[in-house]
Amino acid sequence: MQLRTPLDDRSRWSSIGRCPIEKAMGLVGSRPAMLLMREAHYGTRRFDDFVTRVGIAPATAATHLRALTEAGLLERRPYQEEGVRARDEYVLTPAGEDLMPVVIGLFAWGVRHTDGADDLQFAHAGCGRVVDVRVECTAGHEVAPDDVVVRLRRRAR
Amino acid sequence: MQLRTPLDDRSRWSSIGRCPIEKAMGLVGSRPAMLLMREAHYGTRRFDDFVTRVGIAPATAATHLRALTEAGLLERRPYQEEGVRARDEYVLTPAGEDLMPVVIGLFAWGVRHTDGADDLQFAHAGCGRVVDVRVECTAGHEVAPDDVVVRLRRRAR
DNA sequence: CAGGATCCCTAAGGATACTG
DNA sequence: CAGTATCCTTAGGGATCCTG
Repeated sequence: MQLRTPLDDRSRWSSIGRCPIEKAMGLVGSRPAMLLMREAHYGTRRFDDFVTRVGIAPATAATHLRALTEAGLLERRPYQEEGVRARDEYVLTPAGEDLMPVVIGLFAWGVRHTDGADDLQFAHAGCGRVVDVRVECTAGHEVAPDDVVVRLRRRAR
Repeated sequence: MQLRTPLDDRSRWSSIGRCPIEKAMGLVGSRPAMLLMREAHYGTRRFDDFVTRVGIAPATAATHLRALTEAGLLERRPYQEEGVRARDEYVLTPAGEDLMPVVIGLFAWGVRHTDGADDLQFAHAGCGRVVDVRVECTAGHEVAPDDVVVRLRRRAR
């Protein structure tokens, strides 16, 4: 990737918290938060399952689940089982589902660049093949890393 | 996204650090680390630029730059300017560049789901349009969030 | 300019126990 | 099952100063 635009005053905006990546990291940038989101994408919905599967303390889970809910990534939804009292479960909102490319991107990167278990896969329900993430422009071209430029846009005010 | 496979013993593998996402988060899962990687993708190479543009303390920058270097995401490369003594700069390795889908994915998600400045863009050098990330299977199908299944693969040993 | 060394300090997270 | 409450510990990071 290369910079075709100098971005001289980048220092101003990048360090004052206006970068979208910075905001995103503020929400899902911690290990517990991201792993909870991973679990949510795996289909986990109940508190105790989050706790045991992610391997964090209940208090930590409660804190982050609440934060993710307030941030609009998860939603508490009551459900009712036969004869049991109503409970809440945490399900992905559209914004939470929209994080899937990041989750899968991290997963795919981890598989490629760290050693370890690759006994779990994300696959396409339709054809059964493994999924990955591709960078693509709005015109539909596949974009290689060194075909990406960073640029400042004129503010539309 | 849905689970077509029960993944009953998921609890065993997911909490013991063998998940690729967990490993990836161990490397780039902290705010400073990810922001340093962001800066690297923006084209930043020098220590002081990292410090000022990310807005972190030099010690923090040094720590994480070293960790990222040891993890193989960055590489120290000596460079020489006229009349000045040689210095090192941090450049992305292939593994670091390979993280670009995640960086762009976070960026795009942040633009969509957080309010704030969208005065910076990632664009395709070839055609000039904005880039985004797409989930796709190896057969080339675009994959929607609820077309993704998680499954256990039989270990190939 | 590119860090290393120190000090300090707070917030995050684990462990454990308890409650509706 | 779904949390809350408490305690405790540590690593992370800011600030400051120093060095090749």
